[in-house]
Amino acid sequence: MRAGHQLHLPTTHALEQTLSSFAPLSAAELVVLRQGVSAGRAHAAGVQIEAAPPGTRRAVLSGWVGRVNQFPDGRRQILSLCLPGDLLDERPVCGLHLGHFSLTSAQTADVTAVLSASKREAPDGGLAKAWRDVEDELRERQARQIVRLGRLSAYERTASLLLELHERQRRSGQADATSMPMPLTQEMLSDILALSVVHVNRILQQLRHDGLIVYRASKVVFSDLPALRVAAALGL
Amino acid sequence: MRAGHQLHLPTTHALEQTLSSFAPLSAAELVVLRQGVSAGRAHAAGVQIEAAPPGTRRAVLSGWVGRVNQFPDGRRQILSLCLPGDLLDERPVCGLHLGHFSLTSAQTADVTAVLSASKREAPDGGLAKAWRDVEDELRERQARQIVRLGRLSAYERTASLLLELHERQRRSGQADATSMPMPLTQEMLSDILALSVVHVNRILQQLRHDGLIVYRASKVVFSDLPALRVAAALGL
DNA sequence: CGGGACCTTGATTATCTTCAATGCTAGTGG
DNA sequence: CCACTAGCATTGAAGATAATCAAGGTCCCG
Repeated sequence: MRAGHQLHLPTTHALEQTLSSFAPLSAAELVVLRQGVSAGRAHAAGVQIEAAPPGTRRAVLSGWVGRVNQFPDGRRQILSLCLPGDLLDERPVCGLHLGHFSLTSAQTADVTAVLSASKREAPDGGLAKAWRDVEDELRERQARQIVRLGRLSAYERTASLLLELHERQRRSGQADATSMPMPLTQEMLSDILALSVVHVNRILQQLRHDGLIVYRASKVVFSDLPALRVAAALGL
Repeated sequence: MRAGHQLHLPTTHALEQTLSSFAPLSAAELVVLRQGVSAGRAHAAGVQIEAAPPGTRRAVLSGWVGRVNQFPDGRRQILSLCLPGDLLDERPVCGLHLGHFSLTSAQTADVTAVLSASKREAPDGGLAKAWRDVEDELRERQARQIVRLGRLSAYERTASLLLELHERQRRSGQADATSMPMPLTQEMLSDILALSVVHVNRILQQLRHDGLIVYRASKVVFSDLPALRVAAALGL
């Protein structure tokens, strides 16, 4: 499917799932949500997602999207991951070349209308609360990422990221209690964790060897979740 | 002065300076600001600033405050610095033991009232815009910090932090074009930059030796600002 | 003049990166 | 069905970067 291809029937399922995990949505709100999510777009994997006009807000409907900083000399840092239900933060940051990239094939949609409508018409409703919580989670994740990169060892960093991804995928109904899909390549992981690809590979081996995870075929099985939590150093 | 000592005449000068650097404030707005900033508190250096009740917003009037994550095993990360004019972000982050510490002697004040009043009564006024810009800067700095810790070398990290601090102190009128106060100890710097104290010391020596800065007596003089900007890798 | 906080230094070790190959696997076209 | 390819994963060796350990040194303040 071509990048940026217009979708006439955007899949809002994962989005609904995530939002309602924060606050229960009424049937009326679900209708509002489905109707308000317009102009869904499909993006092939590994493609830049061009910026939307300022003032518009977009959400990820399916697939994984990365907020990426690219250096002129080739270095690269993924600042955050956007999973289904997350809002993209497209505001520029002075001094950084930021952009959004689809890490898997993905769908995004303009949610400007639903967002402002739910804020205006029912500021205390479940939908409005859910959006606020989504933003709040974003802020929290950013804080955790600073600590992760700053003070955790490669091993701890990797463990804590895996736990965060599990948590988030559980929320959106993609993961069960002890396993989750893992669509990221080791290179993508290295760009998130700020490690070299080679080192990521070795850390993953170590996690496997220590009996904490099984990592095969784009899937992670958590063999010893309590031990992994200890290894992560961050409570999460 | 005792930590938490009540101030009856909070010094709003630096706060005004910072806010008006974002948007010009009318005389009326200045009055609102000065009257609305109530219950200023003085904190001795190196003291924890107890959390305010949820829902209240506080700003730094003078001095430097750090948002600190403390690990059980002694590791520590300063997530962000709050300089005069900055708002404290006291919302908890799941998995992190966060707190605010005065890095120098400092004054903080409850600005809940002014903040909500300026939002409610004059959402398009200079004061409201200034507060929004303050929040926006906060978000931008957090993004830059992730890239800094993730992909910059110790040398680049240090250079870029110094530049950011210069920029910010210029804004609040504390620094001139080529120098600034530098109240942080090397240990505090190490907690921000996620380096060991010893290494911070060596990097600073290197920056001095390379003729980029002069660092003495709690003051940094920028001898070659263009070269420092190159060394910082981040444009800022 | 003593003490404490901060800065500086050298030596050693740990962590992580880089470089350069090699292996694996899924998809493609003959 | 079988090469062939391309992207991804893995391995070993060597080197860079930063941490740790253990002393001193400096400066300020009482």
